[in-house]
Amino acid sequence: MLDLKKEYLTETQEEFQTDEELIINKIKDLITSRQLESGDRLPSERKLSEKFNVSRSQVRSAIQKLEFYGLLKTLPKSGTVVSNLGVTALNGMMRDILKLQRPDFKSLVETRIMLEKNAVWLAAQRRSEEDLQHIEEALKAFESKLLTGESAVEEDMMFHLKLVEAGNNSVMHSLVLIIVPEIITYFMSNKICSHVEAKKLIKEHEDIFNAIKEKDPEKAEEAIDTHFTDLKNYCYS
Amino acid sequence: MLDLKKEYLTETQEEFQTDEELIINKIKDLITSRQLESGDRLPSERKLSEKFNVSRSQVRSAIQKLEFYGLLKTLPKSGTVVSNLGVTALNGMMRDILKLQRPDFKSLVETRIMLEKNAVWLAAQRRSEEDLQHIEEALKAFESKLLTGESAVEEDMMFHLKLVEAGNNSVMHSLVLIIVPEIITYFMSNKICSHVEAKKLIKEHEDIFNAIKEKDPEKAEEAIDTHFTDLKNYCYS
DNA sequence: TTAACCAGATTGGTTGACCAAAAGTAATAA
DNA sequence: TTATTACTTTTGGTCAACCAATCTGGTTAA
Repeated sequence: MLDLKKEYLTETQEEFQTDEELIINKIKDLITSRQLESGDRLPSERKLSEKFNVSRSQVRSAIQKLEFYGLLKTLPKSGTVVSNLGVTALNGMMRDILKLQRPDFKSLVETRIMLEKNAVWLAAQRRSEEDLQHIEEALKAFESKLLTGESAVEEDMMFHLKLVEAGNNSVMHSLVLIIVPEIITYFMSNKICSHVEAKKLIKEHEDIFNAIKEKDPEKAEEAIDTHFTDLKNYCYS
Repeated sequence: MLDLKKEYLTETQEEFQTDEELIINKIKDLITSRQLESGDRLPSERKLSEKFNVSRSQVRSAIQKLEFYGLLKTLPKSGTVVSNLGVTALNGMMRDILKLQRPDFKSLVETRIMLEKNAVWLAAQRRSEEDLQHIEEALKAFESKLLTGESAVEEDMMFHLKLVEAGNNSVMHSLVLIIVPEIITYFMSNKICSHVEAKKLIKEHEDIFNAIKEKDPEKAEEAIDTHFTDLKNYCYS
């Protein structure tokens, strides 16, 4: 029963570098040291293999790994480019994992609500003026899209993301970034469209925004809890 | 500013299957359909390539991807085996991602505390008798190890994992499984050893256990909050 | 009976040559 | 000068052959 833990601890403290990890790091260095911006092209596989004095297949393998992490994007027959680092790196793969795992929807929603409640609490305490501005922008984008009668899922998600960003906790931000799209696609693929009227939704978003603006954590948490009422009802019914 | 979301939504609804994804799914089916338990050996790459009527390199590539997800473990010159699916799948890669991202420690701890507080809350409501038993076992293992004077980080972690498992939320479980080892290795590599006396630690663990046993969410949350006091102090000092 | 050993089959890993698509380049026509 | 075309080079992708480690089964010697 206590056999799992061994893995974690031993694996994590592997300080030695295998050949492959070494190559991966070299390429990673190439990206970080030189200002290889997002979109720039990586030297060709053949050039790299020559530069590192290793075979091309090893370089290839390393590139594939980095592509997995979302750090690189390789275009067939054309070249390999540096893609947006950071959050996006987390994202692509996690979605694939969730795809493999098919976690139950209830857990997903429950976790999302928990994450956002906490993030909003933090946001109410920590938000900068810039954060506030971002949230307001997202809020307005959401409003205007919704009032045209169109679906505004994307704008809705963006609003929530900006809330979490204001919480100033990188880990929570990453986690929300992983979970929320998963929920949205679930809703879309199952044709679950909430028939809540637009005005009510907008009011709820505004309440959250105002609470954060006033730096009132309790109020903010309460507001987002109200906002999630429908979602909760759907899950537990 | 609203350009990020596009990615999520378009990418996720790619329903077509590339050749490679098709092979990946075939192998995945092999694992799920037949009862290929954890530890069983996969047919050799050559056999698979013949079976699927594709070249060996394609099978190889697919296997590498699945290995990345933690579903397979390939032993050089020996064979490819099915490794623990589920949670472990999430784990290996996420650790690598965190390694790439190097999230700030404060965010990490903050998130862990949030996750565990909520999980414990749920555990107090949902725990089965079996859960309770697992927690108690982990608790006793922790006690006995600690009373010998040895370090009991692993047992400590196991106790917390069992708490979260009792919460019966697969997503939270996965997230804790990702974050906690990260924190522990940080502590170990930075030689941060808490000099709290053993008896106090044990008392705190027992309090949490009892609260869950009594199915008292508030008490459980309070108990784990107390337990995290030292950790919080370290982070915010 | 048991243990050590050896040869052949099987394994994943590696390599270098080749492929078609894309990008680059120079010549040509308007 | 500009746009188009045709050709060359470079790119990542693919494949079949080969390599060394490993496993397997039977044989042999104690």
